[in-house]
Parts: sequence; structure tokens; C-alpha cells
Amino acid sequence: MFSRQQLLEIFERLYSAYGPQHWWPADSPYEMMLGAILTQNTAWTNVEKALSNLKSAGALNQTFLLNTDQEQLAKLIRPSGYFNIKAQRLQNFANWYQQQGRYKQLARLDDQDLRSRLLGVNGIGPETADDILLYAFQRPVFVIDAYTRRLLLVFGLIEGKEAYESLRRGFESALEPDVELFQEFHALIVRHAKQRCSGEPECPHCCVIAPLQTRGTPKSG
DNA sequence: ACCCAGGGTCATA
DNA sequence: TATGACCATGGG
Repeated sequence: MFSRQQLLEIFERLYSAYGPQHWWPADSPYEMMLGAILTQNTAWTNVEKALSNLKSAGALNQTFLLNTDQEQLAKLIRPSGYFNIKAQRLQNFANWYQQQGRYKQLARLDDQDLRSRLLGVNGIGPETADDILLYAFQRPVFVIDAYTRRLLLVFGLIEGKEAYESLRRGFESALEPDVELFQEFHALIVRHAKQRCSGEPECPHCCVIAPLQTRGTPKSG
């Protein structure tokens, strides 16, 4: 699949091109977790509007999510798209979060336990769960998204049809479990995806996707 | 007028 | 297990 050396070369290029990203953009772990649900298959600019609406309405908290009706919540998050489904998902999350004893109790759980409990919430799939684990709970879990796949595909390191878990384990077994590295790596991949080729020499986008110096692991993994 | 975006669920074979 | 339909706004 890919080696530690290859991944580190990609990371170095991304870091050189774009610098530290300091993800996730949120004022609190709670806001981060809601944002992770709202950004599902949705441009972040739209999520910002939804989060802004929630803040203005004083709705960015457990009390509101647990007590308001779904239609009112959907109205506030309308700009993020899929608003009916996402309103339901936010409330599914809020109910679960309350049952689990909120952040303090969840933070006591080990990575795998916390992950499987997150996946038990209807509306939280593998990527959203891993976003939350990595950025809200500081766990060394590597997030795989569509951008990650595309980038690996550009370098010819994957076929493209690999399962989510397969790619996640690929990263996590090739790299040491370093939370800050994982946080920056995923953030940089997203940052790179938004970068259009400027056409200029030394274009950041093109510098990143140039062929790797390190050679591929022959066959097998 | 298209196309896609920091996915996930559900029904079907 | 593996496809396909569906969800929906906003920016290019």
C-alpha cells in the first residue's frame, strides 16, 4: 500500500507548501463535534453559516438540542444542507452524549471503546467518528476522507476501491501514533484539496503532487 | 445550466 | 458485500 517514508514525504511537502493549519476550526470540543456532523458531504462555508445561526440563537448547547423540536433546529441549520436529516442527527448525538455522561465520562474511555460507541449513534459513520476522536478527544486516529483517497490515488499508492478501515489501518500502522501529526496531516490534505493550480512556477499545488522520490513498496501491502 | 462539496443510512440483490 | 437512491444548500 504505502510506506512510512512515502507518507512522511507527502506530509513534508504539504507542510512546506501550506504551513501549520491548527485544526479543527471550532471554539470548543462541543462545537467541533456538531461541526463534524454538519459538514458531512457539505462545503465548510455552508457549515459556518449554520454554526453562526446556532450561536446567534443560543442553540449551540445541550439544553437547546435536547429540548427544541426538530423543525426549529432544521430551520437554524438550513444553510448546511440536508437540514432535516442533520437536525435528527444532531439530536441523536445530543441524546447519546447526555446518556454517556458528556465529555468528562467519554474522555475516560479507551480509543476503541469510544470509537465503537460513537459509531453506535445513527448519523455518525467512520469518518465523522474519527474526526471527533482526533480533534475533540485528541486520540491518535487517522481520518480518511475523499481527499485522502484522491491524493493517494494521484501518487499511485492505492487502487481507489480500498475500504475505509483498510486505509485507516494503513496510515496507523505506518506512522507512530502522534496526535499532532495526524491532526496536521488531515488538515493539510483538506487544505491542499482547496488549492487550485496557480499556473505559476513553484505553484504549491503542483509542488505537492509531483512524483515522489521514495519508491513504492513492491506489491503486497 | 450544470457540478460538487471535509458522508451516512437504508433498501435491495 | 456491494451497489443505488436519497438527503439539499450554496458557490464555482
